[in-house]
Amino acid sequence: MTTGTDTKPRSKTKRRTAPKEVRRLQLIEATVDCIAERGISGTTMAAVTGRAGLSMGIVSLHFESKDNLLNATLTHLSQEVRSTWADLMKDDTLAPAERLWAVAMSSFDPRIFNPTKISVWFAYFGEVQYRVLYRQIVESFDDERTDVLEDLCESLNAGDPIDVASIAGGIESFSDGLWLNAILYPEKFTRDYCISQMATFLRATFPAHFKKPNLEVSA
Amino acid sequence: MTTGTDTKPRSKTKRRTAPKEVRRLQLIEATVDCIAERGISGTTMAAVTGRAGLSMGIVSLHFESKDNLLNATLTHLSQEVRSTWADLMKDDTLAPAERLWAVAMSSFDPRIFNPTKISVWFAYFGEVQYRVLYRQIVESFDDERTDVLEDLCESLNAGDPIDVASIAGGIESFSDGLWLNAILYPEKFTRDYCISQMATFLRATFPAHFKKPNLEVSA
DNA sequence: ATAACGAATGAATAGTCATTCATTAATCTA
DNA sequence: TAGATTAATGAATGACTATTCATTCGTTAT
Repeated sequence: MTTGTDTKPRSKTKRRTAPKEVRRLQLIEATVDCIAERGISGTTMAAVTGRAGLSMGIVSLHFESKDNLLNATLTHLSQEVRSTWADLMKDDTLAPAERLWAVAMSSFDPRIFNPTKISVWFAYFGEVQYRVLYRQIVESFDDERTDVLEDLCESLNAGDPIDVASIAGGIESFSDGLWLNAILYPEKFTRDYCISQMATFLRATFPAHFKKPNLEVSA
Repeated sequence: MTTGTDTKPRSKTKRRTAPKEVRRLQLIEATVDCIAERGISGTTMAAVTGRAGLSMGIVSLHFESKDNLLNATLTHLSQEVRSTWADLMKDDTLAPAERLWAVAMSSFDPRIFNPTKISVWFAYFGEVQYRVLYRQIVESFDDERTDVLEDLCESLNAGDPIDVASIAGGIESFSDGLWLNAILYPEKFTRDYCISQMATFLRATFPAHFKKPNLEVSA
């Protein structure tokens, strides 16, 4: 119940105070769990703070309001997805085809591809129509990934008149659709199944770069 | 403001009473508009009934509770999608390839592919994780479409060892992903763009049945 | 040890909302 | 037309929730 895993057990007794960033993260993580369990509207301040083992007033202390906490949570999720693919791009031993494959497949990394995280994403998507800020947050991170995908597609088809924007859009749409089906029909749309679907998609789109055999890459 | 389009103007003065089915549909349509505008949690009884031009108490009269109204609205949406593709299947002059094309493309029929309807769908998807009934309603209609798609894929590849279930799952996932992007990025993911994406997908999946030129079908 | 500071608490407040039901209005029947 | 029946109303009710802020308590500096 009480905070069992303390980062720095400096004093012998339980610390009631903690650095701002620790509390913020603690509340954001409680919010993620709460939204997955009860949805955004069911995520009351009492539910979040109770799950975090803190008192009600703490949210306004660290986030000012519930809306701010919700925005911060979406930003946190977006950064998590971003780092999942961006970390892969740091490896400069990879060829463009391998990079494209890796970025596309990063959508199914267990850190972000699990029922809790995906259902929170769709909780936000469900409000995107009338919450301008949600759309802006998602868009700013998506734009970055789209640019990377387009660049990679371009480098695979240098000279070809294909529409790289269209291919990148296809990869992203397919990812999103697999995510949705993963929470609607988790029995069928397992991680392996989704990876295999994306592999088929990439092979069909770039037959010259990805061979049939298996999940491996060919120059 | 008042009900302008009455089905049967039997009496000269405005009728305050109406058949059960008329009132039910009136409330369901108001609910759809309301959810698109304010989300499910913002869809209060006052908002729905106000938009329908009726009084608050009418929902419990026709649906018993808000939950029932929400369930009925999702069922209504599902039936609308179902009839969009099922009507196309009635045309028995179409070859299997043409049928597959038509069913896949029916996702982008303007009656169901518009910001209002799609955002309501995603409002429900956002709660599917913890609302068992929502998932069951969606699943029962999806199963039916999946069966049809699998049968059509099978008839195009008689004898081949391809996995028809996988192809059908791919078509449906891609549809869903395009829907999501249509509300996230309506400027880019227009109806025509989504149709072209799906066309590319179908041509890549069934190169023998769908030729490159344009949105047309070849036996 | 003690004072000063700021993190954390949680009861109280003010507001919102689904549901109820006594009342009113329209329609039907005889 | 009168009485009966059914549809619809909307104010009242009770439950729930975000936010506030006076108070408590841990930590640090002196």
